[in-house]
Amino acid sequence: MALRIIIFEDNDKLRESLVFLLKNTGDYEVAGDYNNCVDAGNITRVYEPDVVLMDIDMPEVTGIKGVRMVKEARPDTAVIMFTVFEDDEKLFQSLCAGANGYLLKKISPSRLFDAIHEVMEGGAPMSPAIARKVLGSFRQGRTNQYSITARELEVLTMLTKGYSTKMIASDLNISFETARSHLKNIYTKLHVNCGKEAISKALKEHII
Amino acid sequence: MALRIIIFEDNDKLRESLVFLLKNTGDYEVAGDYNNCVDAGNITRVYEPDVVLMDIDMPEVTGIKGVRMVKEARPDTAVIMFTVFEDDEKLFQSLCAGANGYLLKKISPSRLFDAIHEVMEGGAPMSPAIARKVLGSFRQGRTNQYSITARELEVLTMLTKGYSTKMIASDLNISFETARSHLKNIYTKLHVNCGKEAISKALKEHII
DNA sequence: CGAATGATCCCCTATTAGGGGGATTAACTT
DNA sequence: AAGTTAATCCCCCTAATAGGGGATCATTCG
Repeated sequence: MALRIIIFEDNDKLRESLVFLLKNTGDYEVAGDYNNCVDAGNITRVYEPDVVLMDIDMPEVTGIKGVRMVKEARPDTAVIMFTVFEDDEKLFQSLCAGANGYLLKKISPSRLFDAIHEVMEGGAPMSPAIARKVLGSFRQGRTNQYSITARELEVLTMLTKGYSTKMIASDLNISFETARSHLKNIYTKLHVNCGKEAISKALKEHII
Repeated sequence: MALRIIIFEDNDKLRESLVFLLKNTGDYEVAGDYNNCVDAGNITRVYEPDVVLMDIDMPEVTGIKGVRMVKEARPDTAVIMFTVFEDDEKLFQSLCAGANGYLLKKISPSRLFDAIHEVMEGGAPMSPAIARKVLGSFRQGRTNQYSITARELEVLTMLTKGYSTKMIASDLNISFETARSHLKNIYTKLHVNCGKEAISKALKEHII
């Protein structure tokens, strides 16, 4: 059975080219093409597409919201962002909204077909530059710019789990005062004034 | 000029196969192959490889640490993880350590060559299942499964910034007791017993 | 119209946390 | 051998937090 595809793209010429391209391979059924995604949720519910190609920069409702609407309507539909934007903001917003792939418009038609098949096989097609950005976002530099010791890291980790000073002390088999000492040192090193700030900083900066 | 490649893989047969495979295409220079990455840092400094293929499960020093050593020695060297592991833990640890790609050992030789070229062109080759996990990690539920109200979200956000109850109250122009009420309701809804746990949960589950 | 909810406010008590000191020991560095 | 650091422990005091009760008022909703 042909893959059912829906396209959201406000550039009429490009959209028509895509429709033409996909239809003429014979492998795809273009179930619809729209120049906006105002009604993306209902469209998805009605046509139950396998794949959605989603532009980002569209009037009224952006493709970012579009992804969210499609995914809420039908989580199994794979959404591939198809855009000229390489900036981090739009990329990560799209991914957070649930996009399954992210292609730059400069890719060749054959790569687009590859990408559609890849996403149907459970993959996540991305243009190389995009994939690099995504992996780069995990990269964590020198974790220890605050020179937190191993012991302090243990204490800090327990703190983020909501342990009280007393619980930390008993779990580590040290006295209450020692645990407190560690905490005080941690606060000084992280330049914070309380445990709550320390937890926030530790989690946000991936110290733990 | 041929791409200079170094392989860290403790399975002798597989490693030799890889060396054979890469050498016989003529496009690659295998500058070294090792069954452990104890000395990965120095090896990288000496041979300055373009690409490193890194197994994860190795005796003494794991490939995760191996990536870190290679990247510290020479950030420009692209490191591709080459492993049987699909579990989230090892995947994300590798990415955090700075891996540029993540391939499962079941891929075909031709795909391996593709991946090596892709990583040299600034991409981030990943097996489809891996790419899906990576993108999935950005996905945020947005379900508000804890039915936190708008006001509570304000309070929770301030809490994660380390604000005390008193500060929250004055910033929101409400009484101390009201702020405290909100906090108590938040703790109940998040099923936690203190502010520290609430902050942890809010940040980890992207509630804020 | 009542019921439910969200936001506001109050009281009481026990525990916890935070800031300020200071001290000892073992291990590693210079 | 002297110095540094990490880890351990102790005391005092004040402020903040958590858990347990309630209460009022407006809005939303069936």
